[in-house]
Amino acid sequence: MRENTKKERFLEVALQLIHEKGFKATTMRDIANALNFEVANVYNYIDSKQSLLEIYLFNIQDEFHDSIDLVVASTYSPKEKLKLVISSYIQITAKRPLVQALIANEWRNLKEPKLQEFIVRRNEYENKLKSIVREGLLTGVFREVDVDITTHIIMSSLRWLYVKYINPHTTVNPIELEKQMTDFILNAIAKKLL
Amino acid sequence: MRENTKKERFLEVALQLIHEKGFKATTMRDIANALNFEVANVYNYIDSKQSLLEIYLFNIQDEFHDSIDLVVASTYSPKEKLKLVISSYIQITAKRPLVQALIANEWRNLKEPKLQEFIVRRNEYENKLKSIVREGLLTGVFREVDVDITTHIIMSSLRWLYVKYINPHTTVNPIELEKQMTDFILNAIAKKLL
DNA sequence: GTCTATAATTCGATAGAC
DNA sequence: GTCTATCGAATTATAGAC
Repeated sequence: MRENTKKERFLEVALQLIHEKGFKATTMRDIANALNFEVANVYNYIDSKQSLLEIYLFNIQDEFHDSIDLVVASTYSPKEKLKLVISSYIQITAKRPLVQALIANEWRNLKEPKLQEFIVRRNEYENKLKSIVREGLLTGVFREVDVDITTHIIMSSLRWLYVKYINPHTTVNPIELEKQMTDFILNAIAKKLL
Repeated sequence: MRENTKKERFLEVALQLIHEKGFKATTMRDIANALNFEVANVYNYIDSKQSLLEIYLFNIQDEFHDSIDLVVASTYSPKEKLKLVISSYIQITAKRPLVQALIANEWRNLKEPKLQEFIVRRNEYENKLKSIVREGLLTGVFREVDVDITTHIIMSSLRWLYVKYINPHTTVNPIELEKQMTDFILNAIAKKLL
């Protein structure tokens, strides 16, 4: 069990550095130094600096898609679907906050054709979320909001959650975070039941 | 009237490039090319590449602070204050979406001590917003939300608005955007009046 | 303000021995 | 898998003529 642990350690150290200094500002020498070996050895683990970024970004993107696909394909109500998406988004963020930071901050450093691929996939995710919001509108459980703007706001709120998991000054209660997040968004768009 | 137009043009062209390619990836040669002159001439307009980034970021940060300071110091109710902050934030974003993109994506490229200065100022802004949320809690007009998390969500929602103004595929109605944004946030945290 | 020329440094990546 | 050595390219910034 747990093969490749040396490569995994390599990837974790590199990830931490890239998060701290930025992708462009992090040199192969920086990574080698942090691992106590010479620059040339970096290429025992990866083909190029670009491939490093691609590994992080596309892996987590796949994870996000897998989770929202399950929700969309379910028979839950729009409100429940939205809750589930928020919940799974937070769980992935909690598990990989540093990669989530890369998604937010470093995706521009991808090069074509990977850059285009990333953008397309990201738009697909947003469209899936939009379909849930739209469904909530059609069934009358959501207020009459603008689908594009509202989805954009929800995505923006979620995207920055990783900060709460990284910041050493704040201790996060994941349960409470999910509650606050869910309450915020559902109060924002769901009709009140009275 | 309108002096320094040549320097202003320089700053606008550089800003567009930095937005498209990222700060690190944009070279002085790129900027010179876009302006149809040689690299050395870039230094007629600015002292260094670092100073370029500082100009954009600190100018708009000042603008944000000036606007929220006026709101906080007013005698408006917490709910009205929050509306005013959202409104002024959107107005600044509408006026300078590309700089706002830099605030979101490129601030890490500042170097010390400017980096620290930027972070401190940014935290100050968030604290001012927090004080409004807290005031709304104390006076009982807001739901019993967690101040830190809620403020963070509001900040996150606002921070990504610039995308709506940059994206060539979407046409923004600023009035409608402000309405959707205000409705979203106030529904999310304000108690219902019935 | 514009140019040519170049200094000084840094970086990604490879070759080849052990 | 680790090292030394090095290549080739790119980059910021300056010097100095026009």
